[in-house]
Amino acid sequence: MTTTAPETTTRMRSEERRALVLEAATRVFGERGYHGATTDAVARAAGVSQPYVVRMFGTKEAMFLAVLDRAVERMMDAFRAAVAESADAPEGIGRCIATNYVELLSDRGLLLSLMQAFMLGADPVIGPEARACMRKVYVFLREEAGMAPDEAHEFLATGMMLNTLVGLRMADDYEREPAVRELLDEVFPTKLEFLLSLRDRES
Amino acid sequence: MTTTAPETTTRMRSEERRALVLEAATRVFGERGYHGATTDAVARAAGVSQPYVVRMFGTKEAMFLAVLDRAVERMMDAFRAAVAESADAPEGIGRCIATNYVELLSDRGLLLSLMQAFMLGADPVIGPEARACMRKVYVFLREEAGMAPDEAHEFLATGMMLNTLVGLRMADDYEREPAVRELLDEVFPTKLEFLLSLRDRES
DNA sequence: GGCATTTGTAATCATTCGATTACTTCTAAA
DNA sequence: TTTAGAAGTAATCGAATGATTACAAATGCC
Repeated sequence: MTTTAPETTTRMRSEERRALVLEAATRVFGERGYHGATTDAVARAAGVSQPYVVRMFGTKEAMFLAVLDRAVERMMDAFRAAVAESADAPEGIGRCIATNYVELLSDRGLLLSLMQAFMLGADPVIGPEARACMRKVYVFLREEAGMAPDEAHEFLATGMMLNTLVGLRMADDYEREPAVRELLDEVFPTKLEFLLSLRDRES
Repeated sequence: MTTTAPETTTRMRSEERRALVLEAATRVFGERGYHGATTDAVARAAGVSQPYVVRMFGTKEAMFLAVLDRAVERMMDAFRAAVAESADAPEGIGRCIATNYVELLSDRGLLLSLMQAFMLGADPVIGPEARACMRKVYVFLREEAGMAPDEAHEFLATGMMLNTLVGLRMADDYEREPAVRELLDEVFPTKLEFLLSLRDRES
């Protein structure tokens, strides 16, 4: 017991570890933004050392791009699943996607990382990649989900607002501020308890 | 000519200089976000030294809060003006505010700084202040602009989307990407040439 | 004109952070 | 069993950055 215990170091395959780090990075980037996130915070969130996460992706920038790519792919997966479901669903496809969209919020940071990227359009590397993400989503809504331009527009607008309210942590003021309660009741008519449950499991 | 020329150092009253620095800070924070912006970048954008901007606000955080405060006040001013105009205007009050809103985009960074703050809801200092900004806007729409909850909701959603598309610099791809052209034509039906002109005077 | 106040800068400090290097430990194949 | 490669860390480095200090120069007031 004089020497430090082996601590049951769970050793993983690099792919498995990479997935873990990507998930942690998604949470950290979503919460603090690209510049506010540190590789050390990602490392601690993933339970590995800081040099390891840097070497895993080469640079912090490459790591963020990997997070972005994963986020948009997962979002498209959820959307595709919603389209498949909506084939024999009474409600419109928009409502169906929207339901899956709100549930994407449970993947902490996924939508927020995307939003954080959307705010960095001026960045020479991240900007073009972020625009490509937005394009992918729009083209999906138009061509795969079969929405008209104005439907896609409205859908995107609602999505941006949901993202913003989550990024703001507006639910923190739900009980204290009547105006906030009214707004959230309006914006999340059916999914409010879900949103509040998300809030209550914060670090 | 051997000694360095006096360079016509325009000396200002502190209030005037403060306004100049705040405007520069708004641009820099809007473009790079709170963490990505440096006090040095703000100083250079304002044409003063870095220690000066720090001492002017005490800390970078206080400077960002000052930017936030100015931004939300200017937005409310524009909204109030729109409400006054709409008293004897045929189109609805929503459309009238929306017009003024788009024109707020010409104050480079103002809406983007707000959006950047909205994405930092987890920050212990910036978060509460950002939520207060959002509350102010919502309460204004409900009580002063006389909107119903669902009208305010839709208005906010459209605003978030406009902000996001501007932050993304989506207009950069207007000519190159047909999908982007379609989206922007839909979202900015009357104000497109205005948006494109904004894009064309970038640093 | 003298002088206190305000406006502003140069130099520099301490910290943080991304990245690098060198090393250890575990695993699997021959 | 040996050993090559993969998984992972400790230590540390250099650059960037927010902040501080000390100082210079312009302004206004008596």
